[in-house]
Amino acid sequence: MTLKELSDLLGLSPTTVSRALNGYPEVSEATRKKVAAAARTHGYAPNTRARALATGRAMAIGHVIPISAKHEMVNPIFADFTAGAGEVYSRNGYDMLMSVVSDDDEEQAYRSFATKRNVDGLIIHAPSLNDGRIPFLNDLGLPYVVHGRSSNATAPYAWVDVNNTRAFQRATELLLDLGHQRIALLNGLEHMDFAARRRAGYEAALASRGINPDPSLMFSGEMTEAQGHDLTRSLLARPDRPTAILVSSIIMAIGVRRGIEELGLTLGRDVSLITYDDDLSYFRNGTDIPVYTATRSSVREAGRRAAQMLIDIINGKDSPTELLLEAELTLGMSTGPARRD
Amino acid sequence: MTLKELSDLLGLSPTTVSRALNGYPEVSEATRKKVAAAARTHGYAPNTRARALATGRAMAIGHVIPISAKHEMVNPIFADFTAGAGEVYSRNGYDMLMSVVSDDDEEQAYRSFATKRNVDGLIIHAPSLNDGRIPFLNDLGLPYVVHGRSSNATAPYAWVDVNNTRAFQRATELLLDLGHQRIALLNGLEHMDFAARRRAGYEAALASRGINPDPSLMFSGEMTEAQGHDLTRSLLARPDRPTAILVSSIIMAIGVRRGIEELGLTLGRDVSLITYDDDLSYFRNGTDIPVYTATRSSVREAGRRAAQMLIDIINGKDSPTELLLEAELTLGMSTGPARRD
DNA sequence: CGTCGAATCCAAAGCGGTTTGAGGGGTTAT
DNA sequence: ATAACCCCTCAAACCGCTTTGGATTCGACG
Repeated sequence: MTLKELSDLLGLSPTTVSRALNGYPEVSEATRKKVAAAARTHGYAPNTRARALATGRAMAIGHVIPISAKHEMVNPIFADFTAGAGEVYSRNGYDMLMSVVSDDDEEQAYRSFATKRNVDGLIIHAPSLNDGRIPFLNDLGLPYVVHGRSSNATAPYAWVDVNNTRAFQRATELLLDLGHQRIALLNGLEHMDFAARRRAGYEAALASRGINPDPSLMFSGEMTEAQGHDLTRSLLARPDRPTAILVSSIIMAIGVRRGIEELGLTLGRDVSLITYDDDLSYFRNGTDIPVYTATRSSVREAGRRAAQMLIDIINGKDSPTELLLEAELTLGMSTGPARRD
Repeated sequence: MTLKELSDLLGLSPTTVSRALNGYPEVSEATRKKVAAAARTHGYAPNTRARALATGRAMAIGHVIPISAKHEMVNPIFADFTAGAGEVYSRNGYDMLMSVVSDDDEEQAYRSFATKRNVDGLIIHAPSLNDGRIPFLNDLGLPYVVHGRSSNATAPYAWVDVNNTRAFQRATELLLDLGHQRIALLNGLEHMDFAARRRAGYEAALASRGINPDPSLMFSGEMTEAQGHDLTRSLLARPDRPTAILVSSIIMAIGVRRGIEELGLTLGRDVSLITYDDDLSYFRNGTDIPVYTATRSSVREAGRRAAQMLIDIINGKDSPTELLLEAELTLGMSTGPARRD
């Protein structure tokens, strides 16, 4: 069913039918009703491609999902972020176009979005401290929103981020208040902006209590369960082992727990743990009492906010283009006072 | 840069340029080279929308991601499946269009894909035993591939699935061989096809050893960490507690482990556990020795296969439209012989 | 009764490609 | 020299929609 067929059926011109359906004022309310009814009964909806061609707007947002070439790993928060963003897109009539590429040719993917003109905007993930995509996209001239920030970027850009520094500072302070002095940090890759900020928060909290951060207690790497486990095992095997561990991802925290328990120790009593919690839908941190004490911020909500910001930008609204979400610190069963040796 | 601009630049007609770029034989090799070079240096790529309109092919595949309305939960395997499918799409020049909808109006989403003609095919997930989407999509006339099967479907359809029955039968047999008699099953929602098949496999194995399945050991529900934990706690509190647990998801298995250890028991010694493992990239089951004994099948590979099958169907190749993958049973550290009481 | 304006509706020109059907130029056979 | 033929190339139509710039109708007003 095309517009022309529908208009023939109604004895109207395509113009009128198009206007009726798109809510233009030049058409009488009576015809509008008639047209709308006919469209519904005949199951007519405008062909997206034709409409996009005519309007110059693709009504689609692009997401590039880079796959770490070496580890073949998908970022686990991606599903939830996507779900949040997707909600907002649907509500606003946008499609979500996803491009899965190995992280070497990510730029190529953006360029291709731009030249093929099949999206109106982009969301980019996981920025590094000095992310080359920002100047690149500024040149490209396609609106975009960054999920996260890039501290060393010079050009302005729109972003939605969590206050990672504050979150880790507060978490560290809580551990210090509980009497912990040797606190390990199992962080993500620190060339990533979020990880660098988390470390800064951790160090700031230590510094404010006059404690020098001990490099041998700080780790930066892929946030996998296995990493969490292995690092914990080696940390706890040391004579000067830490009494508390600060972890950047709940998945890693699961590995930490396994490591602790393999040694016959008890989480929250022998060793304390605070983790960052993205509030992933398939891995909720307990139902009533949280399993882990955590700094939590919903990545799905971040997805919603980023999507809305991008749509606003595309539509030329001049709403704010920077949004800093705060994480909440929730007490769970993985923390307790430091024990005297 | 449009085709016309490029052709003006080259002093050729749009026709010739288009043919040159699309590999038609009517154009000389010399011009083809020249055109290709110019396209590259000027960064020209055909506008997807215009091309789609002209050819009648969208060069895009639709995925509908239903969000469980009550639990706001995204299927955790979705990210990895998507990553696998996306690889194949990129390689074949297809885009991936994702539509996130509440699971009530999923049909509406398919219908909208069909009438708006912005995809050439669909992949559908998580079929139930008698999935209404299959007859619906057969009517709709848009090619599709099902990830999973729908046992009670009458009409034919293309699918990629894992042999869930065999996987759970073998897992149960292994536990029986280890001397376990009381084996609990923590399954997914059994109106879902995969869960029904897993249960059938479990029951078949018990039956072949003359054991009557005990309904009080069988559970069907959302496969969350919390569920795994809570069910394990209540199972192990019983006087006639099971000595082994069969679990449908590695995420749930993590909860089971937590429950076991909270009771001061040891996994693999006091209680055995076998889990289904989708080989999720962000939750690999151990590095060298698997943490959990598991029936494993890569959902990412399933994504690749399903995508390839769909593309073949769209292109009218008559390759097979049914694919049953086998899961491998890998021995990890969560199983051991049943202990005499 | 003629004129004006508002209210409707329409024809036609794009949007940026692909594709059909035909034409132009250069070789070779007659 | 002409015809026959092969290569290349092109003009124009078309895909399905939006949108500009009229055209038409009708009631109101002077």
